[in-house]
Amino acid sequence: MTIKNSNIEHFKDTLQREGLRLTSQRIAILEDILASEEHRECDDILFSLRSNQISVSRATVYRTLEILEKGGFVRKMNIGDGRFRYENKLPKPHHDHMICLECGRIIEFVDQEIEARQVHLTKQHHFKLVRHIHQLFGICEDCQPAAANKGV
Amino acid sequence: MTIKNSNIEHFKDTLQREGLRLTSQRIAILEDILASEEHRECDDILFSLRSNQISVSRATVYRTLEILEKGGFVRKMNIGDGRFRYENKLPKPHHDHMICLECGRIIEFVDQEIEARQVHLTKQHHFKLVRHIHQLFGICEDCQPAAANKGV
DNA sequence: ATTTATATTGAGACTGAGTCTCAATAAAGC
DNA sequence: GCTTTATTGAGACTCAGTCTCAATATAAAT
Ligand SMILES: [Mn+2]
Ligand SMILES: [Mn+2]
Ligand SMILES: [Zn+2]
Ligand SMILES: [Zn+2]
Repeated sequence: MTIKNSNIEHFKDTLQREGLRLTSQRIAILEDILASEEHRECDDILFSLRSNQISVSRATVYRTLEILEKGGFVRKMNIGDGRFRYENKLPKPHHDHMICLECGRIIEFVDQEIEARQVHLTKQHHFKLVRHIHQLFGICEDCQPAAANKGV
Repeated sequence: MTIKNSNIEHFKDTLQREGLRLTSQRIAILEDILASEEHRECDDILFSLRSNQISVSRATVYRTLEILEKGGFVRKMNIGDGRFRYENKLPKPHHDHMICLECGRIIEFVDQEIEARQVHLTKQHHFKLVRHIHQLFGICEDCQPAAANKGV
């Protein structure tokens, strides 16, 4: 495999710790995710696998994504379109998302001031912060002329 | 009606502008929403109406909520549990939400610094900001002892 | 290498929030 | 009151995601 083999080893360890088994389907799914930088839904991954002649069932993709999420390999997110999306979490530090309402493009951002204010605000309320969602919806640079023509 | 009648008038105007009709069901749904401060899902509203001997169909509640959202009477939100929630938007300025993972309690907050940073960040990317979601998930003050006992 | 115990898989049934259809009903304007 | 047409409710439908279960594959033991 050209994809970093250490990730597969790490996955194997994670599985073993839970009494789970390393199967060809699980490896294929993880490799497909590691090879992508995108925020993909289940079927994107499924079709990507199939286009590489790898046949896996949709149920197995969902089941594996759940394991990968728990193991910290994958981030599961929801941009409000009724489907979950998954992104390769390994190479990336925490970030949030700007989402273009026109073309679906996703721009990643982080802001330490915002992160700090979140901590501050939750402390004020004696609230123990576990995780957060911060999504900025709007029109990306490329879509602004197009959107203006439609009157957005 | 004890609920502000001006709101019903305003609703009537909104409907008329779209060629829609003011029906007893629509009035009942709006009044139920105006009487609540909570972030409720469709069935909460439906059962609340039924407990007041008002029988409306689920489809009509959904249909009315859509009109109310477009008209700015109601805010539709999603806290990631697979259902939409609706809150009375009229008396409140913009705010975001802290959500307790243990009891579901919702604490509202606003922070002008965060709001300003959002504008700044989107400008940097030449992204036209339309709306945003900012949700802080964690354990509320009341649930912290209970959560500690469970090992959270 | 064979055997054994059990985790995993795929096909398709199932779930549940939300939407759609359509015949019956009700609002609004005349 | 009459006419036009928007609205309603019942239930069919959609679709992402979950569950079931018999067949299969893994990994450990022998
Ligand atoms: Mn991302
Ligand atoms: Mn709120
Ligand atoms: Zn765009
Ligand atoms: Zn709580």
